[in-house]
Amino acid sequence: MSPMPEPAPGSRPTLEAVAARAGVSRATVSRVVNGGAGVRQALVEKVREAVEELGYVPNHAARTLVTRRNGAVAVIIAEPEFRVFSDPFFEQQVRGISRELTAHDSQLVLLWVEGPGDYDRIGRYLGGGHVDGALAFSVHDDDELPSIIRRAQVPAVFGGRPGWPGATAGPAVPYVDCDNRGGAREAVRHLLSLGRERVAHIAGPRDQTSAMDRMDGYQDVLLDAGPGLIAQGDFTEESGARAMAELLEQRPDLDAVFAANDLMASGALRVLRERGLRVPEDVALVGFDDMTSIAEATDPPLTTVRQDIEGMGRLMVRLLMRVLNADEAEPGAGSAPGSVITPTELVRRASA
Amino acid sequence: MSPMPEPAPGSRPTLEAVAARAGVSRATVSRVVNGGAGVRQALVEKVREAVEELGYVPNHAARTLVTRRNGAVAVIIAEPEFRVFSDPFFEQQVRGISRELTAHDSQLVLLWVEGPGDYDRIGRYLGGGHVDGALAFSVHDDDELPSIIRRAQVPAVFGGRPGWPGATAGPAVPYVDCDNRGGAREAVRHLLSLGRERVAHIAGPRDQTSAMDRMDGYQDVLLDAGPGLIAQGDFTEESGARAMAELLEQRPDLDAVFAANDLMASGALRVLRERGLRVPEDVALVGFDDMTSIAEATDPPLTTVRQDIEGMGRLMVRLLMRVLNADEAEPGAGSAPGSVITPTELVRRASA
DNA sequence: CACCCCTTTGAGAGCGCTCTCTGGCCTCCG
DNA sequence: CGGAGGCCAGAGAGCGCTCTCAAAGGGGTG
Repeated sequence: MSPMPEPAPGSRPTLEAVAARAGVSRATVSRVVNGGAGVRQALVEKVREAVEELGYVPNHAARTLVTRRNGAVAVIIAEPEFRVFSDPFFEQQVRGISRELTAHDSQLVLLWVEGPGDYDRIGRYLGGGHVDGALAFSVHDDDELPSIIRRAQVPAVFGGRPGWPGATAGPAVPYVDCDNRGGAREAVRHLLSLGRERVAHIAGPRDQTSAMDRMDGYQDVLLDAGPGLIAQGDFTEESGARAMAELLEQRPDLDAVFAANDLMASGALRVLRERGLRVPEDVALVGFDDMTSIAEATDPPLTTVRQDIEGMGRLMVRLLMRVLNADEAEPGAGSAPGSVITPTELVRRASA
Repeated sequence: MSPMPEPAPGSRPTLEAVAARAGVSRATVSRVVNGGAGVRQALVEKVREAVEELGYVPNHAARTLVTRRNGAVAVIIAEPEFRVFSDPFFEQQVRGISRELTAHDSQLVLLWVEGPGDYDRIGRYLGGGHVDGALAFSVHDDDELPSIIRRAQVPAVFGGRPGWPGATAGPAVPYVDCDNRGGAREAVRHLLSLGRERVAHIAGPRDQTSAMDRMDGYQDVLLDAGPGLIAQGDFTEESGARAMAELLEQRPDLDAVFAANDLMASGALRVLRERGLRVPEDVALVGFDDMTSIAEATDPPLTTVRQDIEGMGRLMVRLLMRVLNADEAEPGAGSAPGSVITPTELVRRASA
């Protein structure tokens, strides 16, 4: 702890007070506080001293009023279900965002959407100029969020490729996503390289682009996978188990499975063992996400496709900051930075 | 969606613009925007119309500058581990906070502490007058947070009873907690009412007041529980299993267990079944928290002590708002509202 | 009918900061 | 030695809002 000076009883010291104490003008203090460019060294020190002695902290509201910069970014949680926030995926992403925001001296304002009727409030808040920008997670196709954000005219970045129908209307919102398709391709190729010939796929929900991209990657490699090799899941453990049972019924001869996430892979693993099938000897299994709490806990540990979730969160912030700076340089039609696709990496463990 | 009026290209309309449009003074518009007390009905309507037409939204910074109210509250997450945020307990509490904050027209600023060195930043932020108050979670005894908060002179409310050593120094920070001790008593009494005679306890970490309070409750009822009936856990599933094994070794004759949380109860349950002991026939089991995702998923479903977690989150906000209003009425030494203890409720399922 | 009081509105002074513009001083060059 | 130019500091005008205070108008009462 730095020895914080005794805070003035009552009100906080202002620029004016610091100026008086240092025997300079308000403008000079302001310059020093904001970096001190163009001020003689002697004065800089004198002002710094006065700041220290008085325990001066700039008034944020006053500063915002004139600079039109809030130093705050909204993070919108649009998922109504409880589960979402306790999703480790989410946690890591928000953590990355928090860290990067701190590095940019910005605050994280959490906007939790309480059902569809709440979008009005969110829109009003975003439009009200309380935050410099917004970060949102594109989860489902039919999300109203993108249009709300566009209407509020607030710079935004999405986590995950948005897939809403009217995506082409208006300026596209940049997003950060991992290379779902490429990662899936790598997973499937890995299975093929192991000599597997009948590789099945447990797909994620149809209204999430990440799930669809992973399926596309699977199909990129297996142009004609043959019938009965794709089963539908919804990213839950239970659905993975169900899908696995289904696949086994349709194609008892399958020798490999690529599940669209680790949770479904773990469900599939359970069913495989119940049926007496050995992993990876009889059936090789690959997941996606590398949620270590899952992938390392299974028996055998899961081979999976890793994505740098926290890094994606940080990237979202950097992208937003770039939009913000571009806007500042040339308001309105600026060269909007494009989206970012982060690489994935196959993590080989024991299941394939 | 309300048909949001076409936002003015470029800058946002100001009070001045609305005033001009409605043919009144700035002061009148301000009054209408803030409730409209003391303004003729005809004028109120005229102003409302102008606001609507122009799509006017008050500038938050300007308002804050004069009212000294930010309309924002910091929520401090001081837990360094990843796990914490994905803890369903946490999620529910934050959700409650978010909801209640919305009802009070306040925003949630998330402050995630990044290790001990980060307390400086937090302190500076809190002291900088960016938020009206702070909410924090008192997790461990040795937390620096309380002193940081006190130094920053920002009104705060804790979630969970703080247990730091110097709690008595300075004005106490109000907190919201559930009746851990009473709930524990009820759990143990229930076990006794079932005719159980050797009731063991799996305790939580020693540096968390909630865990200690639950143990105290256990001991309130079982004044002399006898040796070997208390085992130490750390709130994780794994530790519950370990503690159960230990208890079984020391007291093979035990016929009931009260675990300090559901997660440990579920670990204990696993061990009991592995040893071939039937629940509840041979050993009755009661947990704490009523995390339904755990308590309802076990076999048999867990009898446990419920606490209204979301409600506690909401209560934290209400308490803070009361402090804020008291401060406003009479700054400085105000009648600080006391802490709140919420009731618990025994939820009977099949395990006891 | 005069006076007083209450209600409603407007004028204007800030809140604390940034930023432009002006002016003084010094240095350097012709 | 005079003028041009550069560097630094200060003066002052807002940013958009709230809030006090004064003024105006209307009604009731002595």
